[in-house]
Amino acid sequence: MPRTRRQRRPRDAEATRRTLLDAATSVFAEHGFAGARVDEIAERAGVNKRMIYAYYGDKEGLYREVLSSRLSAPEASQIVADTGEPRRALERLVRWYFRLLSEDGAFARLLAWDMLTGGARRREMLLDSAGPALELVTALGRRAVATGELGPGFDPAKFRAAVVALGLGYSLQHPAMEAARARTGARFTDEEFVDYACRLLLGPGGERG
Amino acid sequence: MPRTRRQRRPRDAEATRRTLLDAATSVFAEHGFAGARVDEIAERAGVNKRMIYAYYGDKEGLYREVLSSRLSAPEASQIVADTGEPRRALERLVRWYFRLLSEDGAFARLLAWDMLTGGARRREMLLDSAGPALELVTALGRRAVATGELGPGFDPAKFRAAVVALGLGYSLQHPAMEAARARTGARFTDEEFVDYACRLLLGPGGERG
DNA sequence: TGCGTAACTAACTAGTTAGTTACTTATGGA
DNA sequence: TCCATAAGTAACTAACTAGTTAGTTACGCA
Repeated sequence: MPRTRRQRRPRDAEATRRTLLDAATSVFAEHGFAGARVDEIAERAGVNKRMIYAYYGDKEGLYREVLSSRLSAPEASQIVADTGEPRRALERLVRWYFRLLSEDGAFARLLAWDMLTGGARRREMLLDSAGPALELVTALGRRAVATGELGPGFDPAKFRAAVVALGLGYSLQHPAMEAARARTGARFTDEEFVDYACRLLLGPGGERG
Repeated sequence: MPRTRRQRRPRDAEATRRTLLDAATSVFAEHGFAGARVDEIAERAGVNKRMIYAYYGDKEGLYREVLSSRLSAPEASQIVADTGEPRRALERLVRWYFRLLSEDGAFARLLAWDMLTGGARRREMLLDSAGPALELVTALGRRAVATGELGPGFDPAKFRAAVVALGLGYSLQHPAMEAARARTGARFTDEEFVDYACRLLLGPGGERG
């Protein structure tokens, strides 16, 4: 008995590219580079595997595209802008970063995967993308110290490291904590944790460095 | 020309088991479960691959053993003991955890890998191992609040999540920051970051929650 | 209308990987 | 001393996986 013939995909190169990239994003986020299967990406996208090699060269090339498509987000500086209130701006920056990670779990996982597996080259990519944000923190911190909103001991590098650690570490823990909710009584929302993190990082009102 | 015959391994089951476990620990820490190669583990241990299957059943079994051999470390409570000074005890607990992660990079990476890849079952394992520590934090926090060393808002669950996030997130960032040292002027030692983290989590002298 | 080419497809291949088989050798107790 | 058995080995296999080949279909343009 002859199978129903699979309907042929309409000829739309751009759409195919995008579909592949989306599927790759979720598969790489789920399994990491080594664990991801090219066949699974193709199947999830509903696109012939050959197209991956036509558009992205190879698995590595596709992975690079996935990463850089997510990392080109220097919106940070725009989000904060210049409001004249450095401490508030810092807090908004922290909240923006946390929201970025918690709303887009795939992105958080990609970051984590890449920090674990990425070679020196890919790590430079990550850092390049983080560079502008660090400069912003440095500038804001300096102003906040000048206005007395933060103590004189404020160190932008440590602050940035702590923000990244808290954000990344929290989203890494998230599934485990979710699974634990049933047993342990301890429960709090993501929002509550962000509030807590902001208080830790910037103090309750703004008198600590 | 006949090759020099490889010297046969002395018959010592226990030593072979341990050697395999050590090799597996470093290979799994480097590449994660999916990325690790059974052949590489065997070669690094200098043990025939077959022995892995004899002693640990399969790759998964070996991985489980690696994890549980590291996770059976409920020394936390002993380290802190009952000193009567809850805030100091909490600080010692935090420093112990950070030292654990930073001194044993393989352990930190294993934890991170497992949080990314581990299914529900393995995550329960992780949480079980973290359970006693959480109870300890809860008890200490309650006492610290009672003595006024910490503010009344202290939440042990959030505190624990923040400690884990800071520790895990920091060690994840570590290689990337190391690579960045050359370019950015920002540099600080691990010790300095731990001090910073303790100040964040517990306040400079002990008046915040 | 028909033709050149870009988009797409199915089936294949070469190489890798977890896991196995069938065997040899050392060790300790009867 | 001899043999039962645990420890160890080399070579193999079945399944899988990234990447390729050779060919088919649809679209734009002359």
